[in-house]
Amino acid sequence: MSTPTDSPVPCALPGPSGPTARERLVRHATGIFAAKGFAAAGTREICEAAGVNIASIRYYFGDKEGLYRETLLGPIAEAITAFGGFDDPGLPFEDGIRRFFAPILGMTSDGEDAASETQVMKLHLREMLEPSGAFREVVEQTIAPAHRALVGLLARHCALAEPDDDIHQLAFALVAMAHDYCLSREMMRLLAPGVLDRPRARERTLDRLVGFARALLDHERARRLPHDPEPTPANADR
Amino acid sequence: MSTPTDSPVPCALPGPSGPTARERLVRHATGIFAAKGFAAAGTREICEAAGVNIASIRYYFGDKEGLYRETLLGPIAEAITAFGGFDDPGLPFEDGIRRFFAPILGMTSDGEDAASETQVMKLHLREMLEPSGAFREVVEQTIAPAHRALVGLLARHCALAEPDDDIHQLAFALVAMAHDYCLSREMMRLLAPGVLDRPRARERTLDRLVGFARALLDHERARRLPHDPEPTPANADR
DNA sequence: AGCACATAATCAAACGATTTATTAAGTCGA
DNA sequence: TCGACTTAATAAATCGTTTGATTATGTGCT
Repeated sequence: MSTPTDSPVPCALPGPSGPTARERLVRHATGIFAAKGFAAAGTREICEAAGVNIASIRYYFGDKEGLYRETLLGPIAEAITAFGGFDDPGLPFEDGIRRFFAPILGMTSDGEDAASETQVMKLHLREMLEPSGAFREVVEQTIAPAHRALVGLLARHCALAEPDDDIHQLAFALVAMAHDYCLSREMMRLLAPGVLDRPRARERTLDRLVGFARALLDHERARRLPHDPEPTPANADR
Repeated sequence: MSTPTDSPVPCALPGPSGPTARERLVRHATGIFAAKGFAAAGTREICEAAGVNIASIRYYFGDKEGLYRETLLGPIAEAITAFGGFDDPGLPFEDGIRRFFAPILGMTSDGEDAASETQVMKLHLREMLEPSGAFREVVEQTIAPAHRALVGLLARHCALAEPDDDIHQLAFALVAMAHDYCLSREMMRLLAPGVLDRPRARERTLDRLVGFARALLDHERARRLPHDPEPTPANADR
């Protein structure tokens, strides 16, 4: 029998009736995978939501895992460009870190697409807890370069030639604060609804994270000054 | 043939009263639920790991969800006491926030139990992405009081009578940094292994987070001063 | 002590339901 | 007619759950 994947890609022709079956499938699969996880998401459920039949998954992606890989690896191209030059050496720190945070918070585009980016972020957060083989590729191809660019930015503003472990740790703390707005969204709504519901909440949050980043960077720079009567232990052995 | 002394699994201590079947079940279920999620974890897999019969789940917990609830709600009693008085008004800020961070990082007890606490934390992180009914109880009974105590601590050190949304946001950022050491552990190992592997990594991380918290608190206090010669953008009103 | 009975715990086997993967035939527009 | 796509049905595996039997332990009665 002919293998289902070696057929020419059918997404070439734009149908007059909106997104193709394949596109709808990927779109709804992203939302359902993000909401319920890979195992709990059923192929019937996905196909029904997308308005396609069950056999379409095999037809377009071979199997369920192929569809999942597509939802995971598909948006990385957009993600790469979304960060667009945040580590430009000519940029002030606040502007650079703002460009870095904005896509993570889903602020590159407005309204509808923001929900889509939130779903992709949830997928990534799930994969952080339980990495799959496909995600390792994403890390190496996308996240690792972004992380290197971020630590480079931080090291530069700390007047360091090379980033060390403390810079890495600072970088993790910064992205953690941004991740949290996807991770604990439901809990925020229970504990402090105003943070999410007040007017211009996203803009405020972005401003806030930029301020936090500035404060942590200043803290890091002060920590590295030669005179250091700080509460941090001075025995930096190894 | 099989006497009750020679248990079928190596994890059971020799002697008449090792961990009971119920305890082993909960213990291994916690690890598997944390690693794979509720839906992907199979009852057969759990029982095989615990060295008990499949029917034990029904016998002890009714069904799979009852076992899951036990793994989720069981450790909350310990968690409540683990934070033990971190918001004592007589405590300096650094000491209070240190007592708050330590249990999250799994530093209340050493070695073996730390892995157990990490698993419980992973379960909670999964529930943050995809809250179940059982988790809502945990939030209301455990997390909400802890969050209120944290915002109270922060508001006090900001000389505020009542916490506002900005204080809540600061609190979320602080716990996010701590959560991240459970969430993106695998990714840290790929991107910057030294952060996790260097000697006394956990102690250093705790010190680091305390320093970050101090820096962010100072930033927040400075932001609230009427005169504001800070590097934070001048349009910080709103 | 000896016997009968009750309870708790565990076991192997199987049940019914649901899942994904797969196939064959059909529809419809260009 | 050809290719894109749908429909319906089946196969095969796996899932959570349930059952009935079995062992170990305890308990009360004579």
